[in-house]
Amino acid sequence: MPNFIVTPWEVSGEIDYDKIIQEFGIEPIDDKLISRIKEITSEIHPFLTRKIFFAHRDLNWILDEYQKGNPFYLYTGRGPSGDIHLGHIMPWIFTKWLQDKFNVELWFQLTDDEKFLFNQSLSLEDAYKYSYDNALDIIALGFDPKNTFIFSDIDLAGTLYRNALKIAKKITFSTIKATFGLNNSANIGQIFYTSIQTVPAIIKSLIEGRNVPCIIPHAVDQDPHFRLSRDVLPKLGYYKPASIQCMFLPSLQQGGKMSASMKHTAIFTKDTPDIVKKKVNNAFTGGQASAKIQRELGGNPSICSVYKYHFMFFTLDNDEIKIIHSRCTGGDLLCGECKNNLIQKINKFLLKHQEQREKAKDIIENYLLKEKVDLKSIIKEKMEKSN
RNA sequence: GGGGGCGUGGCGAAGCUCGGUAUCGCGGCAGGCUCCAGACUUGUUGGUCACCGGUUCAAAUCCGGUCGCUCCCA
Repeated sequence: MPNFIVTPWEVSGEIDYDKIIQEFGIEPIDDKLISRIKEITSEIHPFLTRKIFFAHRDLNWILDEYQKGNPFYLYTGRGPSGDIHLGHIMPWIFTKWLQDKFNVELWFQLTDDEKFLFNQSLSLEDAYKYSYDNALDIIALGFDPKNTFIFSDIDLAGTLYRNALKIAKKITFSTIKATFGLNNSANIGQIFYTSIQTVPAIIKSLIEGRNVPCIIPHAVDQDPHFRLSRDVLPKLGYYKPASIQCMFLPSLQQGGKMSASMKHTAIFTKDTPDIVKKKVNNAFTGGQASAKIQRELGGNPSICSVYKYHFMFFTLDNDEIKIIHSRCTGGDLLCGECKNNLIQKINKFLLKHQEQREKAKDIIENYLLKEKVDLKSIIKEKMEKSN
């Protein structure tokens, strides 16, 4: 039995990504595939070379179609149940890179309905509010407004439901139980929900009336949803959505991923410099028991959360990360200094992000799709006409 | 429609049979030790025991009702 858990609703333990590749049946991203991407994009993102985006489904097919002149679109999402932290942002940065390099549309789903159904203490109203709050963080990353469509499931309920019906009819409760581990205590919304999450994988096809390839960048825990999408959509005459999947940004403590429910071990986009400093200074490291021993034996970056933050997010320059690694293992770089470097980088990033986030408030309407049906005004209009 | 289970500090639980104002683990906070963190260690902060009412000198514990979550059967 693995000593870790990875499901759409829970991630914990020391995650063995090789085992995930095996169990999920996803393809590792190898150097051959990376160089194929590079042929098109001319440069390559460190998230690929560092194997942070480490697995995929049908990525070669997506590239085939693209090179044949049949471009794909991007679909990703966010479950709005709280504030955004760095672990959420990481795959979005890569998604933006894909959008920029391939010049394609991005459809960004805010699954407020899902969070309401799965979170006992979250009201529908609060989930919906978080959709808008979280959208600011998405927009702050600089997605192209002409090519980006952000929507809350609640706001787009009509379109989603209309199409989810056809999907839902192809999925049995047994499948849901097996795929998500739901049991008889699940509410019926939870059982139905994944059919909503499948619709954006065909939304361009629906709009254009022809099959459009779709690729879904996402953290690997969401794979079960899209595995199911891939089973169902061909039955309805659509392409299987492709995917490209990333690891989790770890927690600042040992094990698990950065989690919004562990507030002191996650760095939120709203955190102040002081809070960041405190959190990073409290982070688990691979350091030795004393400075003296550290200088003799060197540190252990492979278990160090601070090093992982450098490697996965804040030190994407290859020369620089090599220096950090060798200075650490060589005993030259002590953890205190290394933490200070990280603190400065995080705060620099957050300062800019927070500025962009403020600006996003003025342009949010350029991104959001809505489909609000105001029955009151429709009735009023009708009455006025008949008078 | 019928019959069960559950609701205790942020989280998970014990206590309820045999009434005497709350215990344990995790977490949080502070100190020690560390270049930091962890581990270890010392100390410490959180709870009107879902709600309302009753019995009693005294109720988380007994009784009645309400609400919420949940399981089985129809």
